[in-house]
Amino acid sequence: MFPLGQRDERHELSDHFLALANVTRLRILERLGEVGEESVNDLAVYLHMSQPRISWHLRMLRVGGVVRTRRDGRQVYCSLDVESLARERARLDELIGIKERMKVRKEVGA
Amino acid sequence: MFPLGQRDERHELSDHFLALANVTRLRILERLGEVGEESVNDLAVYLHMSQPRISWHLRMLRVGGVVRTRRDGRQVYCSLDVESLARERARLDELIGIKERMKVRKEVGA
DNA sequence: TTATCCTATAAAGCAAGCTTTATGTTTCCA
DNA sequence: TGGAAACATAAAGCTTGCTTTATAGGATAA
Repeated sequence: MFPLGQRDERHELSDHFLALANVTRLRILERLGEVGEESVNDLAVYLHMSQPRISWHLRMLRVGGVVRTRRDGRQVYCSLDVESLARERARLDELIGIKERMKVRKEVGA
Repeated sequence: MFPLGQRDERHELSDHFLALANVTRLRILERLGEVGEESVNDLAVYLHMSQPRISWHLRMLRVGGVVRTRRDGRQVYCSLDVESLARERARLDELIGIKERMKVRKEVGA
């Protein structure tokens, strides 16, 4: 009945933006933007928050395609998933971009 | 102690992304992208949802700086707030963009 | 293997988002 | 001026997000 995947597309997109919709998580992203990569515990220390709390937010960020993690020994290092961020951003553009395209068409005169 | 406004900056940013973090609201945005502008009731009819429900989501979208509304007679017409969308996007870039800048510096050889 | 460090997950409780039903407000028309 | 149309807001209830406390899993070192 529907072009397959539209429903899940929107769910993934909303999950992505939900990951960005929290001050604590934005602070994590800001930190990762500064240092590039940091372990879970160091993040917790830096933000003065409990480790389970940070882990919980990191899960939201991972599910939302904002952060990726890499294991090295006992530590888990986190960094921004830049490619995924760009991909989700493009998805939103495609979702709402039709009006923009019409604007451009008008300007171009097509 | 802190550069004034950092706290509220992040709150506004999280409110913005919260506005995008819902399937119903994404469907509203998709519709507005197609038709450019539409009244509240027409949106409700199109999405097969109650009017208060749509009004509630539109409030989230307005607060988040995603949609703006214009009154014409009894109808309220909604459209995408493209400028605000771009502004919030730039804010996120600034928040997490430092790593990117370092990347560029490396490439440039600075 | 045992002990320890680092991280993830579970359970319980509180806070916030979301939906429905009902009602208030504004604008237009008869 | 009364009434209907379009939209917003309020209250109640349900769902989901979030935090804390406790515990389990995985990797290293002794």
